[in-house]
Amino acid sequence: MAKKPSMGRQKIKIQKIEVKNHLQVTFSKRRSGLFKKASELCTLCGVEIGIIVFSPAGKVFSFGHPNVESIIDRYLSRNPAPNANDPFHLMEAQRNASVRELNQQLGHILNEVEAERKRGESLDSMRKANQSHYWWESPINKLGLEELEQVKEAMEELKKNVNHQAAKLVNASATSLFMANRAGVFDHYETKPTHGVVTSNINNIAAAAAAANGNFGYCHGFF
Amino acid sequence: MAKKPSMGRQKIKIQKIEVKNHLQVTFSKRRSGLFKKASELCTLCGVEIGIIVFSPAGKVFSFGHPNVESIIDRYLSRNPAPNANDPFHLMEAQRNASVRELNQQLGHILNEVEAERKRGESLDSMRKANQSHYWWESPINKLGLEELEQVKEAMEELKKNVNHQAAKLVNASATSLFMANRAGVFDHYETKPTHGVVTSNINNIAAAAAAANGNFGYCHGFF
DNA sequence: GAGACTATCTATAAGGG
DNA sequence: TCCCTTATAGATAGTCT
Repeated sequence: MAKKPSMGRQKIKIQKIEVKNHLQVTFSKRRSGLFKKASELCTLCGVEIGIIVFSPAGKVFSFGHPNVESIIDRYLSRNPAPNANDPFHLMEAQRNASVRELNQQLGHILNEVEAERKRGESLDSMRKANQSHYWWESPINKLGLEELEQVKEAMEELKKNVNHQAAKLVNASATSLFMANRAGVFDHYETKPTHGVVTSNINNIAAAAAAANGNFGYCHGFF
Repeated sequence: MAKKPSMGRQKIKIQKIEVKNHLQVTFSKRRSGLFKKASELCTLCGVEIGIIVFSPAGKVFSFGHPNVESIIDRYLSRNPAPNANDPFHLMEAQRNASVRELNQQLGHILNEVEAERKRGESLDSMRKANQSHYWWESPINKLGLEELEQVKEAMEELKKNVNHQAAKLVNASATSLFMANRAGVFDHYETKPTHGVVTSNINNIAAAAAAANGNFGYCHGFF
């Protein structure tokens, strides 16, 4: 069997790619790469980043840590803080109730993962104390351990995110209701393809980055 | 003359850099790299991108093509605006988006866990094929494998639950909001782009990128 | 369109001025 | 803080599945 011939990576000029299909592939790959770089920057330097990308087709892709909205708010400088007597407070209890259940579930799983990770650690030290078994040195195990840590991190982030998403839900509801009420129109609607904005945050990335092939799942095609 | 000894580029773990000085260097380099990648993506694929970075010191760095503000406007108008007249549609969309994000996150973690489990399986078969390493036989590993499966199951359950809880949450919010709104305690928000931050656009980058050392001029130090 | 695979190209960690 | 160098880790163009 002959080796597979490959031209390998070729140098390209940084100019508009004309071949549509080619452009799509490049966009997808580089977008992933960009988001991954961003997530690494977040982790390494503890900074907050927001990225928004509009594809030629008008599709939106975004990355945010902790999330795009908060970054934008901060950028636009001082989003007026909600009043103490705003209706958001009225929803606090209910939101907490809903979130509590999810958090509880997450907490259990987190414990599981943490326990697993600890087991991995002890195996790791066994490995270190037993260098003669060289194949233990293979990155497989080490990777496994690291991945578990990543999973744990991702889980913890997710846990936080449950709260965040819940808040977002409530806020969005509030805003739209307010706007609608102001306009005095409740029965009008239009069918603009409200394609959900693709949002990713560092958690996804962190987890995905550790994955075998560096593939992120947060961008399901569309372009 | 002896060759200059250099460790060359070393591998680093993607985790918070503790050494302040080191962090600063890395932040600077990677920020530049990120912006350069973004500018290349703009050129290659003709997309529009906005990036906002808050350094640990609270300094703002941004990249935008054509400029950050327009990206933000577009981003903000894309979410709430299309259905401003129909709060229920918006809530629906928002709910879907929120749930999607959580689900996505969960999906990623699930994949992680699954990958980990698979690795465990292959290690397991290696173990079987290599009985000489008797301590591999310890139940620790086997146990880990089984636990991972449990984690996976739990995650899948959780994933289902996300939808359910979100629906509950939105309903509850809507109800209380209507009541609150009737009471007339609403405050409206607006987006005002006011700030003097460091902003760069693709032109700077493109020019700078071509410059001798890849240094961009849009970041005058500060950190 | 998303993954996988390689050969290459590019970014960057260290270290020194 | 910026600039430069080196060696290497990491990203990715081209291709096929």
